[in-house]
Amino acid sequence: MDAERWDEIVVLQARVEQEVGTALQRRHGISLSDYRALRRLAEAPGRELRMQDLAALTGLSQSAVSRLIVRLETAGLARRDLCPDDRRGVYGVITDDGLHRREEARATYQTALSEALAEAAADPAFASVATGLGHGGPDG
Amino acid sequence: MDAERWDEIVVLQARVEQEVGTALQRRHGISLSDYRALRRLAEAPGRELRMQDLAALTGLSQSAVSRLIVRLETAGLARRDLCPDDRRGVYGVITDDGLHRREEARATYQTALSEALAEAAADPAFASVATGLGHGGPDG
DNA sequence: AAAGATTGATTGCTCAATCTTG
DNA sequence: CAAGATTGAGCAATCAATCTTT
Repeated sequence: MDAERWDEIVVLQARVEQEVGTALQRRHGISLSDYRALRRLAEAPGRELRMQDLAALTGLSQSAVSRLIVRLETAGLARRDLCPDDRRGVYGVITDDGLHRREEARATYQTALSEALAEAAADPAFASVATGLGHGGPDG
Repeated sequence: MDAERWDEIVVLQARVEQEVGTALQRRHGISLSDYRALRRLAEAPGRELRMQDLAALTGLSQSAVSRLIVRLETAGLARRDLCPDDRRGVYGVITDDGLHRREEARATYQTALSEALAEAAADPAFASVATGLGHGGPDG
């Protein structure tokens, strides 16, 4: 991986994330980070995650997650819960409304993502990197 | 490309960009976007680009580039120039100081990028995607 | 003293509106 | 009226500092 290729990936990702994020915001009123957090919470055992784990799974900082969960809480899509055994810890828990919203947004996310990637692959500037991304590591 | 894989790429990129950006900021006092803009300007014919072209090459919006060039101008790394034939257009032009700064930062960028990617490849959570990114499209 | 989470300050981005030129 | 760039407002991210619990 050289810097040139990395820079292409970065620009490609900016474009794709932009499109998907706009679609989520317009149709479901949530941001990309909101959606991804909801998804991680929904799939977590007990529908809950510690702030740190949510940060690791979303690629955000601790403080970003702290504010993200406040947003979700305000929207009624998640709530915070204290950790019983370690009272420094805080769980983010997805609510039924949150689960519902995530289900609604799911198809939008996947469709918008596919479309954005297809557009990128059709653009000569990204054709190579867009198709290359699809291929996995040593396993194929 | 499925959504799961894309999400991994997004998290991987967040981590790598974070590390590279921190290195650039600490050692050279410029942000990732600054560095990438300087690079594009430095390699452009005449060391200049129209705002729109710079936006396309960096993956930023028009307004983001407009503010970016103000930052670079304030730092003495670039300047703006009017387009003689179409007076709506504005060129960003890299200065000698800008060229010099970019040369200084170049090794930092490439080294930090390599290290961050190597770290990611060593992390079981990213091993597959990190190595997979290295492979190009149909050409290999 | 260290770990987990939150808060204050700042940065850099986007959208929408505006200004200028074609 | 359209195109290119800038500006105002708002949002979401970061860092550094702080507070609580271990």
